[in-house]
Amino acid sequence: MTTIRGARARARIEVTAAIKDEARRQLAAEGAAKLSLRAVARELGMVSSALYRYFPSRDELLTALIVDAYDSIGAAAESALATGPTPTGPAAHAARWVDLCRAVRAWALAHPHEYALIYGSPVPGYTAPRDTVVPAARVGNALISVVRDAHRSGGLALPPLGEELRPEAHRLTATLAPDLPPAVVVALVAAWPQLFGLISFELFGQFNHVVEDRDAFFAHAAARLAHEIGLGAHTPGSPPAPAVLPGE
Amino acid sequence: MTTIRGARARARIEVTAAIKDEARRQLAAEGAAKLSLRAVARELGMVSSALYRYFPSRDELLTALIVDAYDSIGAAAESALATGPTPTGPAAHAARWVDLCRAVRAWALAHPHEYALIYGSPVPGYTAPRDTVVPAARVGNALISVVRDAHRSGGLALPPLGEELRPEAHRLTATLAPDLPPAVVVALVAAWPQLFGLISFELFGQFNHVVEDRDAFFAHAAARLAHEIGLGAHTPGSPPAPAVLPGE
DNA sequence: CATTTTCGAGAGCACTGCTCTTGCTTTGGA
DNA sequence: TCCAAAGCAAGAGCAGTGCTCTCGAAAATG
Repeated sequence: MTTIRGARARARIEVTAAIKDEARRQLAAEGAAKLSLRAVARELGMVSSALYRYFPSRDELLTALIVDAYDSIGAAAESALATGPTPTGPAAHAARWVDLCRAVRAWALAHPHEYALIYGSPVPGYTAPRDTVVPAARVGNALISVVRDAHRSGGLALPPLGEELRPEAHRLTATLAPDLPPAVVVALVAAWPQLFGLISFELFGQFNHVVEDRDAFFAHAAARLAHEIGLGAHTPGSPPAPAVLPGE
Repeated sequence: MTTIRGARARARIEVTAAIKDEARRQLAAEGAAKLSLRAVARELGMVSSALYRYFPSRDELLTALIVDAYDSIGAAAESALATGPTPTGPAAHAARWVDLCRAVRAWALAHPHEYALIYGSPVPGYTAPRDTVVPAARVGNALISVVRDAHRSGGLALPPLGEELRPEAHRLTATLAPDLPPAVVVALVAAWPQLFGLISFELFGQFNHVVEDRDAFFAHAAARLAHEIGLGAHTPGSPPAPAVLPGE
């Protein structure tokens, strides 16, 4: 409703935003470890103690930045799906997957320190607060939605699934995507960290002096991940996959 | 030749080792961000300025710990290969791959902060010095050696390789493993960060409230990676459970 | 034995996160 | 309209950090 509650309340959100902006600037410039409350306050022309009226501690400020970063990369992922063409065949679903992966990687390359903040090692006093779990799921949900669209149009092959993983597969399916086959959900949940492994290695310097043509390499790896999930399959002779519900 | 050059030289290596040990203790206890030169010196009964005779800066100390961590995880990987049975068939090569992955993951779970130091976000103003590149390659070399053994015994399928990745594939092959087919090298170099993506997500809390049976999930994902490279696919240690290969 | 090098100790600088107290300003109820 | 309550900025201060410099003692070297 954003009711106008007087100058004071308005000033508060403005100052809060200014603090986050300046903090994000320092984060992008120097990294999370060098982010200093005093420096932020100094840059904003206030004294450091005044900043504690807005964020009770440095960790709380970092948490706010983490939430924003999750939202930002999540929005980038969703926008990649929204702007892409409507898939018109099995191969198009795989292409959509690759496009989504590319958008996530592009965001990471454009915001390396924010990426490190959320997908790198957890910060000092790390205990992911509840606020972060919803924004953190946005990229995962985007990945799921691509696979779900493919499944609905019947262009999805079933990955193999060992017997000993069945319980976990049903658990994952129930909590993440009850409308998808468990074997697909397992492959999807496996592809998810592998995608970020590719991005992290590139971003954190592990590819230095190893992989040169990183765009092509990433596109290839993302396409292989799509294939691993069952995307892009011609599904010869298979009718639109009957939605096997995980319920027993 | 570790010639005895007097009490002073001997004391120096002893003190250096003691500093690293204590620093490693604090690293394991609190993480890299909380590692304090003064605290290390305090615990060792010396004054902080004396510590600078052994390590010119905090970053240099961290670099020493990084090198040690790379050596440690590399040794764990190599030892997993050394103690395992000699592979006697295509399936055994895949099992060796999974065992290797498991050993790397086990090391990571046992040394979370050291893992974060080398595979998490790079610390503040650090640029990986030359000293780290050789130890950093040990795990990668172990992965390569498994695939090489499989290739030599003929039990290796060729992964697909797009045309646009051919130049990069040959570059990678020339620098990493000239005796392996380029398509295999590409798949291997892709599997490498994906393996660490799986470990990092588990270790950094991304699997919380998502994946429960992590041992089984990891074993499955590692086996799929093996299959992706061309190694015979089946889960290790178990009787030849006939995995359903993806119809193609 | 004399000299050079090496080392530990201490003081000190500039910085950090954070707390507490002191006044000033805005706000909302009587 | 007035006044107490709440919100806020500022300053001082505490305990900690990485790092530099100087000084005196000890060891290695000639």
